[in-house]
Amino acid sequence: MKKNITIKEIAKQAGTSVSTVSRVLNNNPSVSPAKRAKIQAIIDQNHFQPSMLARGMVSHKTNTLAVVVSDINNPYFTDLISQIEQNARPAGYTLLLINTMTAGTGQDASDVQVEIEAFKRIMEAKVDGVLILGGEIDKEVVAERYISALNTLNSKAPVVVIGQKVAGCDALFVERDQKRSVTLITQHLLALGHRQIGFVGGEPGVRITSQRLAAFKATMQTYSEIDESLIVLNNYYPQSGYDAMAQILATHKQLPEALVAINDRVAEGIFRCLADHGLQAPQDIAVGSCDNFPYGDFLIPRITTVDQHNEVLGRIALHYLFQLIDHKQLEQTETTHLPELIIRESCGAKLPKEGKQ
Amino acid sequence: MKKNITIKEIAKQAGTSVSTVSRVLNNNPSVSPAKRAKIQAIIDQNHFQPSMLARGMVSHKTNTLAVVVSDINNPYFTDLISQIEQNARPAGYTLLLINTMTAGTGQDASDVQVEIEAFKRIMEAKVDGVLILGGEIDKEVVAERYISALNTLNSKAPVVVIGQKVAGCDALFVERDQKRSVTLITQHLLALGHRQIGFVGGEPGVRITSQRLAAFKATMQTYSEIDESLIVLNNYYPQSGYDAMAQILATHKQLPEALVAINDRVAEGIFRCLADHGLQAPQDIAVGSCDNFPYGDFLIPRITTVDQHNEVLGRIALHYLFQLIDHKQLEQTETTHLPELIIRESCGAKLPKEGKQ
DNA sequence: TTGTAAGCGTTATCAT
DNA sequence: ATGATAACGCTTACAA
Repeated sequence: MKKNITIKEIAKQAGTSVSTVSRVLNNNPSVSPAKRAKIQAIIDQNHFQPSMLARGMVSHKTNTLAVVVSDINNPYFTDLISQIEQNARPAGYTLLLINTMTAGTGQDASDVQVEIEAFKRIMEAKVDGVLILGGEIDKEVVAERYISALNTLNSKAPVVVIGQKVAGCDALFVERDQKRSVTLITQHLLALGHRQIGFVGGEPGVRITSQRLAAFKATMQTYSEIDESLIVLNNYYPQSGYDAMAQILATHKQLPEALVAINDRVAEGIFRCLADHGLQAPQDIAVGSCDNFPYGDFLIPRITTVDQHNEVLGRIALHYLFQLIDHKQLEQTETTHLPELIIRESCGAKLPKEGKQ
Repeated sequence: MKKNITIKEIAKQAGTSVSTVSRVLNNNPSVSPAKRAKIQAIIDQNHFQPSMLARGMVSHKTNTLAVVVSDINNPYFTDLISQIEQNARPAGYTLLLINTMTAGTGQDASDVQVEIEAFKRIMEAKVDGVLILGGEIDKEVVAERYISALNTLNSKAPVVVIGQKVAGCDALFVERDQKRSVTLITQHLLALGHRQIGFVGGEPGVRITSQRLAAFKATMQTYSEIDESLIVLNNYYPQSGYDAMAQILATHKQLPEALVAINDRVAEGIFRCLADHGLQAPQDIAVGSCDNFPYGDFLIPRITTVDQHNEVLGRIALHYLFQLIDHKQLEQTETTHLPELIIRESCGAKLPKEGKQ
């Protein structure tokens, strides 16, 4: 940033002291209308904006929040960022975004390093609070040094994580109810009469995967039986769904009755693979999913999925973060809405009279 | 941010002066190994990170870049942000993200206000450079006060805009070749023998829309005729494509031979609408598109579109921004790769022997 | 090699 | 209502 005009210079031009300039900047009433006008004019003329750096130095506040994401191309994260921004801005905060791109790389060691370095950068920036939306923290086994780095960070500025609680982590966690979501879609499929149901997608070793798979298995155990050959884990993307479906097709003489995809993207891959084999959901196989990504009702077929109401998640996380920043007692806020089944076409359920278009 | 340990405190604990501490922080060789070790130990022990605020005050550098987007849920923007981050990080920069969410709201007046306020916030933050990825700057008629605000911003820190040059704007512009892209897909359709071709999607009053539409019309004029009733503008989303297709279906006895969608999202809406009428591309109508959004080869049908190689766009913009920051003479970099036609299924062209996947 | 001190642009405290 | 001045945490001459 080029050298800006400073309040000192403004004071000089206005023939007053810096304190008076500072006062008009901060709407302090103790300034005579005349001086105020004169100073304001110089300010406007020069498009002067007070330096947050200098302000931050004395106030120990930067009005900046750090947001750490592991994959900004994932709609789940952008949704979250969007909400966070929408709620942070009116409160006067700006976001420092760190996109580590560590999701689904399989490069565990270096990924951890990237995230830890992000923490360092955040500490340097003296942000007022930190939001962590995913990454290493979602792993089944979180690296010790990561936890330690996170705790260090949390000792400098309050940290809120959107994810499942990790033992030994001092940060505040805001959790989604993964179990209930998968149970919902699995029961839907079971209720439609399907018994032979598979589970597709998700990276092994990541807790979202294991929790969702566990919920799937638990539900299946109650009503039917688990067929391990119909469980194919790999990742969270369309290609994952495509590959998994292809594998099931290749290894089974007959199609299973139904499939639970770990998310809508994976389901999309399943649809594509089915189409390539002259098959489709729900006619040949029912496919249910989770996450209700944007535009799910434009897919072919329209996807039946579970809406976890992530739109409140960002708001809740921010609510807690603000309380931590203000050193308030943590007070309960609206809790995440319960996950909600969105019945569309892909599972073959009868649709309510007026289908959403 | 809670009160941190400072170099002063470290100096005290180490029994040296602040300058010596500063020296080890900056890898200045003029420090005795003994002192260095002692100081480093205290630094590590306390997880000390030097304050960028204080550093920025003296160096007039914050190692921060502001990025302004109008819709972070748009894959075009997230792609860009992703690349920018990937290239900025190694250079030591962190991103201050401003997501104005002003895309496609139709709220012109207040949208401009939001963007102008973003500029103010950026000026306060004393960032080293600014990247603007869309928003008001894309409008057919850019508000005067916006241009003026942008110029003010540009006078404080270098600004690079990814978009078409706007008269009166001092910022540096990095442009995409919209004309060539649309010409490419339109010619493809024409070459396949189609003559009656429509154009669907895009917000009127936005330059991307008018430029693409103009290129479409110019190409059509050369080879065939323009049928205005087959031109339906509205917006950039699946619903836009759906609505436009529905309108064409409702107002025409016969399907046109082909359609150019303004982007892949809009095409997706077209596909869905066709399916709802028992129709599909390319059998009943050829549909070509632009932008090559992620996962286009998982759509049903796989979409034929134009890849504008946006992956180099962020890098180019950053390249220029760095030069501006360093007050270098602007030197030409790799120019955007020429747009490339991606032939998949939706236009009905014969596929090369080895189709992807 | 090491320390002293000025300065970066604000706010805040204290006089006046 | 206004103005000096210290303080915020760091870098950087300059001195020693």
